[in-house]
Amino acid sequence: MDLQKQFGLRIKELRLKTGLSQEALAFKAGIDRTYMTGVENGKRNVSVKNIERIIKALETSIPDFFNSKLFDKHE
Amino acid sequence: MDLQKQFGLRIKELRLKTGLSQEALAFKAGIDRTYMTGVENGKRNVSVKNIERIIKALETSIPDFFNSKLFDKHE
DNA sequence: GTCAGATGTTACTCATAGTCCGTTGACTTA
DNA sequence: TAAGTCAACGGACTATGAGTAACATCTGAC
Repeated sequence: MDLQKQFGLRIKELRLKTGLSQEALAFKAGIDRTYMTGVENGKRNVSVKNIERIIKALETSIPDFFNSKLFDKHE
Repeated sequence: MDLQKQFGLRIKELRLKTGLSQEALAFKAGIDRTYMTGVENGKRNVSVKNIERIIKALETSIPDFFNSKLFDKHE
């Protein structure tokens, strides 16, 4: 699985943990709802600026966000 | 400092540790030489696909790459 | 059944990610 | 003297991400 998909899954995991809807998270991050759907499903090749916005909206740190088994090589 | 700049510094840090030149790392990652300069200097809004390529070229894992004080909030 | 909220998908424009050509300056070694 | 390597920069281009609208599809509640 590529990083793009792992990234989306990690967002979904943390979003569900907070009880936010995609729309609520998107609003908090200042991006479009349908764009967020694409990101979570690994269909968007997001850039660093939006990665930063999303992680901030999830109220976690960069190291913590990427410290997950989801980012292990063969998953 | 924003994520874009932190990201560039982290690349530079790991690249120098390996003794590679910017050009050698760019070639290994399959991206342009002049683009890599911009990335290291925090001037480029890199996308996940290229983030993945660069981190692979640095022969490290995603969690390890982002597990650095460079990514702490106020640095 | 229907309704509402949440999620997915397609398609589109426009801004920018990313490439390819070159140059320049700092530094090193001969 | 060069002659080499490396990092940074610029201009002109092409490929693609950002951002949105419209519509479809789920799901659970009632």
